[in-house]
Amino acid sequence: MENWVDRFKGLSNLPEHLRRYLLERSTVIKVAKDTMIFGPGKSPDHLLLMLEGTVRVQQRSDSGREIVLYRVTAGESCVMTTACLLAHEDYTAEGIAATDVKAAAIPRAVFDDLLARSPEFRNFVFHAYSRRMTDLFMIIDEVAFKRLDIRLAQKLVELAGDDGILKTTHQQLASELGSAREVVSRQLQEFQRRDWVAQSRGTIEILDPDSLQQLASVK
Amino acid sequence: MENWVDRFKGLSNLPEHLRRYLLERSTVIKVAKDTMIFGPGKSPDHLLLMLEGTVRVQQRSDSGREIVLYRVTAGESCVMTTACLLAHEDYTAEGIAATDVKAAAIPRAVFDDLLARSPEFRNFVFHAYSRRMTDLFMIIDEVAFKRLDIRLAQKLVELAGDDGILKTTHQQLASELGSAREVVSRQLQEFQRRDWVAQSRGTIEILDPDSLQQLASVK
DNA sequence: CCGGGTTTGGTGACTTGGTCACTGAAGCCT
DNA sequence: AGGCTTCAGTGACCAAGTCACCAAACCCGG
Repeated sequence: MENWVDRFKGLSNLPEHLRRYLLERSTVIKVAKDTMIFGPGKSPDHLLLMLEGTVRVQQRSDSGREIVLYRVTAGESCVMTTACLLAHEDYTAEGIAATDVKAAAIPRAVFDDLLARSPEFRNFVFHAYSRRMTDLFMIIDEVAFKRLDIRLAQKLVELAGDDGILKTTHQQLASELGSAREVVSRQLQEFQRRDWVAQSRGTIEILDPDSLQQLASVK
Repeated sequence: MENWVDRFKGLSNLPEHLRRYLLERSTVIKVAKDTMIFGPGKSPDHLLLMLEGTVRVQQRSDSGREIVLYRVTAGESCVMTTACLLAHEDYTAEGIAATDVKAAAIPRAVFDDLLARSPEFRNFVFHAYSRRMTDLFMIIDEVAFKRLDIRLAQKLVELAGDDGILKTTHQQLASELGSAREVVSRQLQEFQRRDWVAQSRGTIEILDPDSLQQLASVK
């Protein structure tokens, strides 16, 4: 097992003996794409530190609609789940592997132990919390106050590969934004009419990233 | 100074010496109604444990609109601020005393020290986090997916005193919900037309709590 | 390679919610 | 009593979500 601890900025200044402890007491797990990692009725008793891949954390509403809250990528931790799950059962967020995932799983007891023993680890944990909180505040701000065309432009820019191509359906984009498929379709047609994007079934190609970027950065 | 530690459920099982430590190293502060306790550019370096009163935590958008995220009441802690402020400066939530407030202020160093020394304290902190996270998830769900008439009915029931009377303006209600004043006004008129509420300048009286409650509990 | 089923996207009519500009009424202060 | 400020009401309009339905693109077994 290689030494993955160094991949985490916040953990690299842990004292040597704790880094060894962390390595010894954790296991590296692999999870296939689209697996639900945690969710209502499925509470993890491990803290996950992501080594490869991405976990998508989303909220599913009673009405069947969804919204993506944030993504946990390589080098980050699923630290929020530790708090969420220890207390309230009635929460509705779920974490799904957006790609194949490799992660280090730290048992709850080791997590607690490290919190006690290392100020550096505490700092790491609270920074991770902070990061997620900020994400949630931003989501609330956007959902409550921002125009959909702007949010859609942001998402397109954010999700597009370097080639400017997205492999995604309108329905998936709607779920990202917490909106409805029809609304996204109509908005994409408008972008298409302006020659900002080209569409075909299941793919969107960005033709004019500058215009999209400009719309995306409207406050 | 009286022993306020026992008022916090999660702290009551702290070992005696740590409870004394907590009491000795914290100061009880008083804050007048409408004071901003934390916010953009005003990061507290203390953890606040609320003894009396309520703090309203809200998000202000660039566009001038607002939404209330949650309230911290007596017996609870402002623990989220500890994480929020340690890392990202660019967050936009602010905490305002909704009433006159009395609180115990714990310096960051003592907070960190207690985290290291007490599993009970760690538990207290993470439960508090969990509580807030759940609140934020609920806000997102409601803003993104719930009808405004339902959310307004919920707020009216929630904010009304035992006498069924609210002293609040339409603008304040709109800020609670992250909506616009005109929209709230129209909805309240509809409630009034159905004889569910009576209004006069600055006050709303609930006439038919059952009907409101029923609407509020629609999923 | 054909044909039926499934997935994805398009459309129109309608409802709900937000915006803008403006009006008037209620309280407040000398 | 008169003037100012805050609060609420209104209509026109736009943006977004909902509903019902259709059509094209893809998939897959035969």
